[in-house]
Formats: sequence, structure tokens, C-alpha cells
Amino acid sequence: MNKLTDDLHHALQDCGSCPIRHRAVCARCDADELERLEEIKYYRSFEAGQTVIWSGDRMDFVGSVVSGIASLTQTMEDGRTQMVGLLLPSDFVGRPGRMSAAYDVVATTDLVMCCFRKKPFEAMMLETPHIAQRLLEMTLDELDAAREWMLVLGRKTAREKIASLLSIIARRDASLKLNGTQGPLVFDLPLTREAMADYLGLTLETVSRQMSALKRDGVIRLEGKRHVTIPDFTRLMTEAGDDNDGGMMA
Amino acid sequence: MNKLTDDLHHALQDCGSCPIRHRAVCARCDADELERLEEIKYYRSFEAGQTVIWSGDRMDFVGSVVSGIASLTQTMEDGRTQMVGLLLPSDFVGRPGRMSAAYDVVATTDLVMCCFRKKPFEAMMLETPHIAQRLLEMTLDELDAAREWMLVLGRKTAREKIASLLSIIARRDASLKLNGTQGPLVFDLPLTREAMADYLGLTLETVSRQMSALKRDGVIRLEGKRHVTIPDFTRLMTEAGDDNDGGMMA
DNA sequence: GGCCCTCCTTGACCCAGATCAAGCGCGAAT
DNA sequence: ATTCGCGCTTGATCTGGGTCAAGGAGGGCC
Repeated sequence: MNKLTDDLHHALQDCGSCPIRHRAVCARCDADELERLEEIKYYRSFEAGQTVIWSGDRMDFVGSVVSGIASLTQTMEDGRTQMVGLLLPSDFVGRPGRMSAAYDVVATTDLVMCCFRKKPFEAMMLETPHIAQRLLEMTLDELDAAREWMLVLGRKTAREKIASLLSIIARRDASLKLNGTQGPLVFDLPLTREAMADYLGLTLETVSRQMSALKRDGVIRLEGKRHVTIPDFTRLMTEAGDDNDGGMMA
Repeated sequence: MNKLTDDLHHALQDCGSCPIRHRAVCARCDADELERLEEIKYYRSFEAGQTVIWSGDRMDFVGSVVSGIASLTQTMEDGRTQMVGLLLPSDFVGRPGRMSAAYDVVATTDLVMCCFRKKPFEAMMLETPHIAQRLLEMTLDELDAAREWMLVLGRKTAREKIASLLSIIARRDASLKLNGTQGPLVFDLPLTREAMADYLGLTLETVSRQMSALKRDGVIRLEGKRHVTIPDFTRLMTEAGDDNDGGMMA
């Protein structure tokens, strides 16, 4: 742990100034409850590529992603892997009531997590409905996302899959930066081609080819391998096979 | 609504004798709470093939599957469909806090549901933590199931997909009938070949071919099109690509 | 009995995406 | 400056599963 992350951890000690204060499990907590949470919380940092937990490992904390991106991955014995979740800031990791991790959790970018010791967190959940309520809401959202992804995996073509992934990342990025609606969307892909392939149930070659094809067809612009511009979001949505515009409009 | 289902509805009025009493959302409720639930509950029956709700429709109830099987399906504009969930007895339908249905819900077999009016149910959830706690637990289980299914959809071959589906149905059926562990498993497929295809992200022709192949190779036995015998469950698990045995052993 | 309808099977062919293979670009280490 | 290594691109070829098409099997109904 270096000086920089150490500083970061200190800067974050106070939940009041936490960037995910209003979106994480603690979103509904009042001052008292936050105080209790602060007693059982601690921060952990990971570098891009590091594994946070291995599937099957004993897990004695739960927590939230504060910054960076992590991925949830399942692997078969023969090495085939499928990413089953993309964890963005404010997303919750771990399952109260379960002892061991069900998936590999890997830091896709540099990552800071706000962790709670599991036992006291579980105890607190029973007493403070605000936490359980918020966790239920977040879990329902994740279930919806997982089901939407099942459609992508089961029925979409490679091109549609790529467009779907790009539109999800673009949408999230836009909402994070709350950049006012119109104009081309610009963002950096937080995933390697291989990670994209693992998410989409494709090979990295197919991902690369379809990225090139979308670029050739003017659906996206690329500077370097990661910097993406979406000139026309509606066009991208159409390419993704989602003709209704997915709720970008208020 | 015919005499038979009417009788059934009356027989079910009392939560005490409900077959899913200990597994549904109400599992943790005490006598008082059940009484309150009984005030806002009513039963509905559907015949195989009937649609319970259309995606996008206003939904003013939530509920549990009492008997039969329903499926949760997503459809693209061009008609491609993906089943995103299989609802078995005790499974919960609907999302508190949401006004309209996110998926088509279709009765796959004859179906009885125990419905609660949404508004009062939501109100009750805020007051009785037992309900919210149980719902959280159930939702987390469903999220795990959805993620397991993402691996099936994204990375498994057609043969492995079929074997995965059969092993899930066999396992559930065995636990329902609590037939003592060993010996060949026997059950009736509750799904048409087309429904299987929709669940697995395949065409019905491929499902049919792979069923024939598994039969030819002695992994399953078939009498008629629906009655299945699994002589060796471990073999089936291997065919599914899940070499660790998925927790059949105590 | 015969007819129809739905569900299912099987065959022939095709194509999207996997696989195998070569090589590029660029930053870091020497 | 050279080499290494990693992430990525692109080409050539192969193949699993999709598509199109033709029946078969059973069950309900006249």
C-alpha cells in the first residue's frame, strides 16, 4: 500500500464526503447509522489485474466499490470463463449469510473498496431496516440487469452484443458525468478486448473484428484502442437491437 | 374459472395448510402477520399456455406460484425470445416499487398463483421485516441462479446446455419429491422443445437433435417425448460441464 | 374409422463465429 | 537503440448450430 492510496483512505474516512454516499448500501442510513457503520468499515485498494477474492474462498467481509471497476467471473474446469457481473462504483460485493465467495472478483482497473466486517454487518442488517431495504432494492436491480444480459448472451449476434456493451458503458458513463444529454458521448473503455469477450460470450478475435466493423460503419469512432466516441447514440441502440431507446430521455 | 379450481381456491384459503407456506415470501411470517396477509390475498388460476402478464402492462399485484410452472420471457422487436427465468412453486412474481411488468409471464403448465394487492403489500413490507428479509434472501438466490445461467448461455455447447437444463430440472424434482438420494431419477419434462430452446438460447431443432444424441449415448432414457429417466446423474453432470457435483451429496 | 393439429424428429445445406496463425504498435526494461 | 511482452488486429480456414424443408407420432374430435 503506497502513500497515495493511504492518503485516499484517510480522505475517505468520513462517510459524509464519500462519493458513493447516496447510491451504495448505506444510501438510506441516517447519521446514527452511519456512525455505527464507520466503526466496522475499512478501506482496501487493489491494482488493476489483482484478484479481490477467489471463488470458494472464505469471505469475512462484504463491501462496496468506491472507485474503479471490478468484474465477477465464473470459470469452468477446462478454462472457459464467463463474466457474470460488472461492478461499478456503489455496487455491492458479497452476500450476507453466505460464508464463501461464489465467484472470482477481479479488479479490472485500479480499485478502492469500502469493506464491512461481515458478522457485525449482518447483525446490523437485522436491526436497521434502512440497510436491508436498500440492499433489496439494489439486488432487484442487479437481477434485472442479469436478466437483460441473458437476452444478450442467448439471442444477440456478435455485432449486437458489442453494441449492447458499448451502450451500457456509455449510458453509465453519461449518468456519472451527468453531462447534459445531447452531443456525442465520449468515454474510455475500462475493459480489454479479452474482458469484453468474457462478458459477451465471444472470442477476443470476434470482439476485435466487430469493433473494427462498427468503426468502419461509422457507428463509433476510435482513438487508440480504448478511447471511444459515439456520434449518434440512437444509432448505437438500433445496432444493439434495442429499438426502444432504453430510457435516456427524461 | 371452473368448479375444480374453485374448490382448489377454497381449500387454499387457509395459509396454515398452504403447500408453499415454508418456502415462499411468507415463510418467516408469524400468525399475526399471516392474518394480515390473508386480508390482501386472493388466488388466480391459469391454464397451460395462458399469459399471466404482458411485459409493460401495469401490474397491481405481486404474488407467489402455488402450483405449476410459469416462465419469464423477454422478446425483441423482431421476435427473438429468451426465457430469463423459470418460476416454480414458491417463487415470487413482481417487483415491489415498480408499476409495470418487466417481462412476459406465461403459464407453462396449469398454474395457481397466490396474489397480493400491490399497494397494501408494499405498505406491509415496510412494517414487517420478516417479509422484506425473506424477499431479499429469495432475490439473492435468484440472482445466483441467473448468473449461473449466464455461464450456460455464454459458454456452453448445445449438448452441455441440454444436460445443464435436465440436471436442474432433475435436481429440483428430486428435492420436491424428496426421494431418497440414489437410484435412477425419473421425471416429466414440464417444457416443450420450443420452451427449452427459448431457455437455452438454441433453436428447437438443435434441442431435438441433442436430446436424441443424449438418448443414443445412454445419458438419458426417453419414453414418449417428455418422460425422462436419468440412469446416472454423475454422468449427466459431467455432460453438463459441471464436474463438481453441484451439491447433491449431503 | 379418418381428419386435423400440435409437437417433435430428421435430413441437407449454409453461415456466423471459433480456431489457428501471423504480425503490428507501443510502452517498459535493459 | 534493441528487445521484450502484452494487447490488439487481420487473414485463412473450419465447424457447431442455424435455417429450410419434409415427414412422423400421438391425441382430440367429427
